[in-house]
Amino acid sequence: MFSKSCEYGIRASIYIAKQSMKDRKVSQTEIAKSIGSPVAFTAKILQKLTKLNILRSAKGPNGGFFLEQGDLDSVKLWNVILAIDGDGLLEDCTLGLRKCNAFKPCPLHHSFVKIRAEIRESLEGTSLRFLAEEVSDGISFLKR
Amino acid sequence: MFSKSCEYGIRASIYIAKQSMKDRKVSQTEIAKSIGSPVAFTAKILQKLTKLNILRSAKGPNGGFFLEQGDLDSVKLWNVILAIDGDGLLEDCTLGLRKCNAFKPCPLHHSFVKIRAEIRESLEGTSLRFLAEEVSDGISFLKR
DNA sequence: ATAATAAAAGATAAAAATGTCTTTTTATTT
DNA sequence: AAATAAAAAGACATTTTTATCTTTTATTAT
Repeated sequence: MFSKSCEYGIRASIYIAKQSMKDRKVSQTEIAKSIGSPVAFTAKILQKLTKLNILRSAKGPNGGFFLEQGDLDSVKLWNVILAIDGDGLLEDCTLGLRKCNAFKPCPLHHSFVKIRAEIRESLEGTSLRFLAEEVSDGISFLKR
Repeated sequence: MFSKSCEYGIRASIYIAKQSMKDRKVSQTEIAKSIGSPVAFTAKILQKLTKLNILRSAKGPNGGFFLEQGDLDSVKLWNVILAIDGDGLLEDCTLGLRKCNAFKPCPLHHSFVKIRAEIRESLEGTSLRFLAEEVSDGISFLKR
């Protein structure tokens, strides 16, 4: 469903969100350790998310990655996914046709309209803060 | 959502189903042309589906790929997907955690329980015959 | 100013997915 | 029996994804 990059990117973003709620900046190393991902590879993804202003970063001692307080609520899961994997999951034809729509649909088109709507609703409606809070409360986990 | 292999495999299977309803066997070349996919690559996928008894094949003149009449109804979309991509879409953790379940869930686990159930329902409930009929009736398309 | 810290950038490497080409095997038709 | 048609099998090539390692740049604290 998501690329490895996207999986790491989402988990990293949630971890950063969680720490940002405590006003902590976190290093690549700490992030990768906490979510169980390859450091350098994760760093590339964080770089991308930072360039796209989804995350913020600070160089030098006491630097690291963090989320603006407002962004904890305004950044939704879908923003992270969009930045890494693009919108293919919701927009590309499920069977790979170059052109597929309600008027000239692939055989799976109609079956997936509702499913995609629900996925979209979930991804567009869930903020990083919400997910980070559930992790903080021990309701969900980022590793293993 | 699906690999390229799986997209081709599904489209090919539907095309073969459509022709099998007219008792026609079809060659790799015809299949690939009809669904707009690379011939040799598609052939490998057909080979796999044949080995797994989802499709049948006959060598020699007037040979080709076909579906047993009974299989038109008993083979569901999910059988094809399972054969090519495996069950990862419905069983692997959405965020890539090695162990993720209701008791120790990733942050997305619960959101995806319902969505996955609907995907499963759709894929397990849809036969190749149903999809082939829609293509025959000009309701859906396998190319472009 | 200097040393230390941490992200950014760049260059490679390895693995997996996708795609092509050639040869072999099997069956059918003439 | 020979020619033909078609899938099966195997080897190879390309592209994309995933991953690592090294160097550079920016910032902070001493």
